[in-house]
Amino acid sequence: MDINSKYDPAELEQKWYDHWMKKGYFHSEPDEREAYTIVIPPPNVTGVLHMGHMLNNTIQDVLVRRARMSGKNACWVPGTDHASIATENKVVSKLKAEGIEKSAISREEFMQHAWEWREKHGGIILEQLKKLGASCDWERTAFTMDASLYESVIDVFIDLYHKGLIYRGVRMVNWDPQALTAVSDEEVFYKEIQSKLYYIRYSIEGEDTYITIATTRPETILGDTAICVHPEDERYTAFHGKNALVPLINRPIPIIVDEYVDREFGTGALKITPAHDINDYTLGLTHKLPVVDIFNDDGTLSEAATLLIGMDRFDARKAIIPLLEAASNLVKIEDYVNKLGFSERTDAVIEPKISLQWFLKMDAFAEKALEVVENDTIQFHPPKFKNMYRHWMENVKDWCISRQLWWGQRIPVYYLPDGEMVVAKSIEEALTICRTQFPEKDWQLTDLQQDEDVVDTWFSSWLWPISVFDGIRKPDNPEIRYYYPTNDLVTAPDIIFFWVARMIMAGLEYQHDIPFKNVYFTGIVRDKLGRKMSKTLGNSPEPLELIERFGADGVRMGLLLTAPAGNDLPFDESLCEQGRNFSNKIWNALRLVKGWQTDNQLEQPQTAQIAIRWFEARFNQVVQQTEEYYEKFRLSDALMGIYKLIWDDFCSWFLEIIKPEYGKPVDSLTLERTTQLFEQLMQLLHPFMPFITEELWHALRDRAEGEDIIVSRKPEPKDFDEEILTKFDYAAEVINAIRKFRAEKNIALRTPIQLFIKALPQGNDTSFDLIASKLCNIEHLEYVHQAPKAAFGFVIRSTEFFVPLEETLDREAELSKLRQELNYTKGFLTTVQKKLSNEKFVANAPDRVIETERKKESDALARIQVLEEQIASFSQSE
RNA sequence: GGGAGCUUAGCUCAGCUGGUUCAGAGCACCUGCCUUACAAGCAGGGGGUCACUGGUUCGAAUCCAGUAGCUCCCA
Repeated sequence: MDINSKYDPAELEQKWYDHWMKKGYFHSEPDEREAYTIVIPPPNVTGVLHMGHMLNNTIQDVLVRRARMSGKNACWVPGTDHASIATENKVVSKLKAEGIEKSAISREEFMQHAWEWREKHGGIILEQLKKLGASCDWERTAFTMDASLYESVIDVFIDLYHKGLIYRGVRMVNWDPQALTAVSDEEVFYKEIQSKLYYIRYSIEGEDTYITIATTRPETILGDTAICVHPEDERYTAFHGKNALVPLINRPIPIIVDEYVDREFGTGALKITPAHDINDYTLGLTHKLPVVDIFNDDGTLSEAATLLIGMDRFDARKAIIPLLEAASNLVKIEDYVNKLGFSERTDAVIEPKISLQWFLKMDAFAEKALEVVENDTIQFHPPKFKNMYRHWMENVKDWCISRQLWWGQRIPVYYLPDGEMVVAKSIEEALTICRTQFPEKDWQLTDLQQDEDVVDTWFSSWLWPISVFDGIRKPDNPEIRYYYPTNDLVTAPDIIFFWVARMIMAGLEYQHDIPFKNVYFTGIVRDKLGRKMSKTLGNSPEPLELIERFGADGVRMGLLLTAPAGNDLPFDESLCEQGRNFSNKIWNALRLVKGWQTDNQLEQPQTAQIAIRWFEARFNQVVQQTEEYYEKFRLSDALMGIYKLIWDDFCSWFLEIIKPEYGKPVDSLTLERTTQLFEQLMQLLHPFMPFITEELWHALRDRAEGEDIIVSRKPEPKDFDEEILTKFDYAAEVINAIRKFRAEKNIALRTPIQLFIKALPQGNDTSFDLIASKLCNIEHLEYVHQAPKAAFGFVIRSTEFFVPLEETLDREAELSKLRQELNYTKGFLTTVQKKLSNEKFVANAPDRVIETERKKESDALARIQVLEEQIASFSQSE
């Protein structure tokens, strides 16, 4: 048999993925089996695969493949979300490159372009997932802008509006002047910025005095509607109730008092600009201050500013300084570091802005969504994320769901010229409602104007586990009944509120049931320096290139090995290398086994019989362990357990034991059992490394059509012989000692040795003697009552072993080694006996513990005796 | 400023309700081997006051308090 000694994944991976697709193994239809469902966290349709996706989707694939092999009807629904801001940005800049301004085309035309863009560029990421081996049900691929999902969003908006949960309100929002839309708090990130603190004095109306304030935004003084001081700040008591004049424009504004003011900061006097600062806004509400909005949507100054109209906010900041200086209002300028909000989408500085938006009330939702997590109906893995979740849910704010964009689900609200509005699914329906509601007016279609805004992308994602099964429009359809609630959700913790919480809310509201039972939070993939991998930093490896170099199996394993749930993953290519090496190890084990000739006449050697019994026990032990790890979502531990089982136990021990002499055949019974065990190992590993396991599954045996590992039943946990495992551990200790001895004495394995073992009065365990003889090339093994002359000795537990050697003994060295050992054991004995002579210990410790201490004592005593005897015999023979 | 969490071998991490699976794993490292499955390998080996300081206890990596450092969330 001629197989390359290096495993080459590329071709095989493509072959098997195509095969699985052709057989339709990924597709699921409801049937009588138990369902196992995962919905993918829909990646941004504009996105390409990054390391975070790789990790996240590998985990999902492991869970899905495992479920499939457990006989469940596994369904992993893939898809993408429409990412309104990101996509609209892409389309706008693409159009701009073609010389088309968004403002110059109609909404319909723009949507046309957007759809074209998405046909062409969207969903690359899903193709990339196939390279990773993702066993998604591609026939179910969903997109948040698909007709049925779109309609679901509209239905939900209308429903919630009628339930009184959606309202329109004036609020301070995070305005992105570049994208010309409001963004949510979560889409704003804060950076420390080196800026300036300007001290500006306002003259007091009718007096010749001044009050000085400090601000980082001098241009906003034009929107000031008050100055606020602390009621107990004696510096300003005299000003209470008076008016100050806004510099340059001389608008009189009241000086108000409020405990909110920090007396230590700046001058202790605070300018209040309700339109442009969230704190000022709330203060403005309590003090009933007017709101002067001095900015246009694009961040230029509006007419309300009276000065510098049309100038950009940052230019205005520079421009206003000389004016203030000329008017003698500028006192001083200090350097100052403050935090500024930036738009996650465009990186523009966020402008707090008063605007009319749609909101969804959250309190009632949050309360229910918190409960199901608190009482573990939904379990978080790891559970530490419950804390963060609780904090969010207890401090929830209403959700601003409108976005000033076109790409997305358009808000189904229609306005009449007289300011009335109706919520309806279509303009026709809206007209009908208008006519019944306001029969006195003869409204026409042309009178109705639909809201220009779309809803937040998350407002479609929160329905995802329901809408992909069309469960919003048809809440009782067979699919949603079968697949919902889904089982596990795998996602990153940074969208715990964004998405996870809101799905729970939507699930409870629209299916009256949780959307998933477990949430597995992955870590963030970081580089070696601990930085988050990002395109801008350029510190992320190209995932597809990694797959080319190490194979998808290798990359999957590399990602999973060091990725316990919720822990960040400091990524290093060497991890994938480890995965590739493992593939190669398995490949070579196959080469070995397939290289054997069989001989039906040959009787099964005892070594093989024992090895098989031992390995079966060990295998079942690991199967059981693996079950437990899966149960707790400890996938890295499960994988590591399987890794060691295959590499150490199967390859290094088992195969070495049963391996026939070079060129000699193996008996057919042993080969058959070995093949079976090998197959089962592949099944155990398959969820983690799907490709190589499928290849080996077929290489090990001829398979009937459709007999593929992906749809085979995984090995189920069985009871195992613990005794043989204990015996093996002892034997392994002996074998290791002999190997160490050979290494020390420089005796090559091909040189046979003799081994004498001191017979114990209670008898010795001889089960592994033949195996030890084979592995250590022992030509003669004998139990004796007397130590042989001129032999090296060592002690394992309390049994003595001797290897006669021609070479003269270095008595002194042997003696000092023995004495050292004796010393240590005596010291150990002392601590044990001290413990046992402690009355309080004996009185308080459980029997089990005392028992083990006594065992330690007797073992140590026996060992000391053996050591002393050896020392004596060495000294005598001198 | 408020809250949560973390600190165990060079690196990444396991260590559940205190007691032989308590000091572990993988990788990295060192030594010797191209032994006819695999040098992407084989065999062997070294390495940690469990952040620090106190306390509880017969007994603490494990429980409690404080200190230091790091991370995350919120303001």
